[in-house]
This record gives sequence, C-alpha cells and structure tokens, in this order.
Amino acid sequence: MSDRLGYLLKHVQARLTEEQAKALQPFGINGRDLAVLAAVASGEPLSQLEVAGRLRVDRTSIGDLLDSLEERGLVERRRSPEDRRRNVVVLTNTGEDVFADAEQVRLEVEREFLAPLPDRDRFREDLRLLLGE
Amino acid sequence: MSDRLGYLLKHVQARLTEEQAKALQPFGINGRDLAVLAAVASGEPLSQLEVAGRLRVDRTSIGDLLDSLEERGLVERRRSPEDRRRNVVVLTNTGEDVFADAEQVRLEVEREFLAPLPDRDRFREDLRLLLGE
DNA sequence: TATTGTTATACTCTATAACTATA
DNA sequence: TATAGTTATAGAGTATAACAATA
Repeated sequence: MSDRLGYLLKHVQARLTEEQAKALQPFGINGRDLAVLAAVASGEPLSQLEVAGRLRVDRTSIGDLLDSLEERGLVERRRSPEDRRRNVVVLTNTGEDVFADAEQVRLEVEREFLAPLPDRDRFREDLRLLLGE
Repeated sequence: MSDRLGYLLKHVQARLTEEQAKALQPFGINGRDLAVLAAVASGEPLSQLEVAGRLRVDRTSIGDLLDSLEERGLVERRRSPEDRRRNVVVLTNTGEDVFADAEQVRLEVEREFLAPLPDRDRFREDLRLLLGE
C-alpha cells in the first residue's frame, strides 16, 4: 500500500491529527479548534463567513465550531454595528492566552512530527505547491 | 493558514480524493474501492481481516466496502474450507479487468497531481518516512 | 433581490460493543 | 476461551437546502 499516494496522505494526516489532539488536550481544544482561533487571531476582526473562508470550510460548519469555543469562553461574537447581518468574531482575553500557549505546543508537535525528514521546510513547501498557495 | 501542517495535509488530501473520484467515475468506483481491490489483488487470497490489516482500516469498515464491491461483481467472498470462520476474498474476472484499467488511471492522476513538484519521488518518500514504512 | 447566519437533514468515514458461528 | 465476521449504534466532519434577519 505504501506506494499509493492516497493511502500515504490519509494515514500521515490521521497520525498528525492524533498527535495534535493528544498534545492539545490540556487546553481542552483540538487542532481544528486551534486553527479557528488562529484565523480569528490574525489581524482585524472577521465575520463568521470570513473565518470560514480563511479555513476553507463551509459556512454551515463554522457555526458549531464557534459555538463550542464561545461556550468555553475563548471567543466572542458581536453584531457588527455597520452591517447587522454580520457576526464579528474576536478572541477573549482567555482566548488570547490559550491561543498563544497552544500555538507553541502545535509548533513543537509539528517539529517532532517532521523530525524523520531530511528537510522539513522542503516538505511543507511541497504541500504548499500542491495546493497552489 | 498555509504554514499550518494540519491545514496543508487536510486540503492536499481532500483535493487528491476529489480528483481520483472524478477520474475513476467511469469505472463506478472511488479511490477507496480501488485500494481494496489492490489489497485483494496482491498475491495469495486473503481473509477480510487480512485485507483490513493491509489497508489499516477497522475490520468493521471492510464489510460494507466488500458488500458494495461484491454487488457490483468485482470481488467474491468464499468460506475457507480449512477454517470456516474465514471469508477468503478474491477478485472476479471483471474485478481483475477493472482493477488493471483503474490502476492505470490512478497512476496518471497521481502523476498529474504531483506535477507541480520539483521531485515527485522525493515527496512520496517523505510521506513514507513520516509513516515509518 | 442578495447576503449573513442558523437550522434541519443526510451522507461518509470511523470506532465501539454486542452478537453468531466457528475453532 | 478465542477468533472471524456481522450488526447496531454513535460520533466526527462535510454538504445541501430552506429559513429569518438584514441590506
């Protein structure tokens, strides 16, 4: 099986997801939650739709993700005064702290995960090339 | 997002899955079905449990996959005479033909998919290293 | 009319547990 | 007792469609 690209990608991804989940457990979040926090944290306040766009997920998926982050006090949704259809999403102070600490853990997990490779940056760059980003 | 390993792996995998599904549509199978056929085709007859082991999927997942392949006449299950608990899985003649043709399509899809990379074999080897295979 | 967000629904993939038939 | 396979169930993750509020 290990010459099949689909098999390799599927299981590499599964293993990373697993190791990230384990490492992030102390923060009560998983890798997916952390990516949402990262999208919310990046610069100016974003609407839900913009958060979904950055993560490249469907807008119907982002609602539940934000619900659970909001329940845990990590993000807040506020109606935009300029356009009352829009929910602007921001990190709470707690959210900022958790994000900063969890990002360090993520970087460490990725470092260990890629350790078997002769050139870690090159692998990441290959993935970017495949996505055209 | 494109410096996050989880994001990159997830979307690279999603794109490959999509392109494989499109290319394999004429055969009425997807990349997952094809991997099952490949496991069944590789050498001596295997039990369901052994097929699941090669694919690294749960034994409860393989049943449905084989059901749908059997309905389409691509594989057959036979009780092993030596151990009547075991279902030995083999390709039908149709299954052999579909497998051979679909594998060519898979190879072509992978070639095109990896075309943006300076060294396609190196990328595949990186994935193998990450799985320890 | 179009857009943002929500809700309901469904489909795929995966995992666990309980069951059967065989050993 | 243990193993191979099946079935039922549940949990993620994703996608589509219909809806309410707002523009």
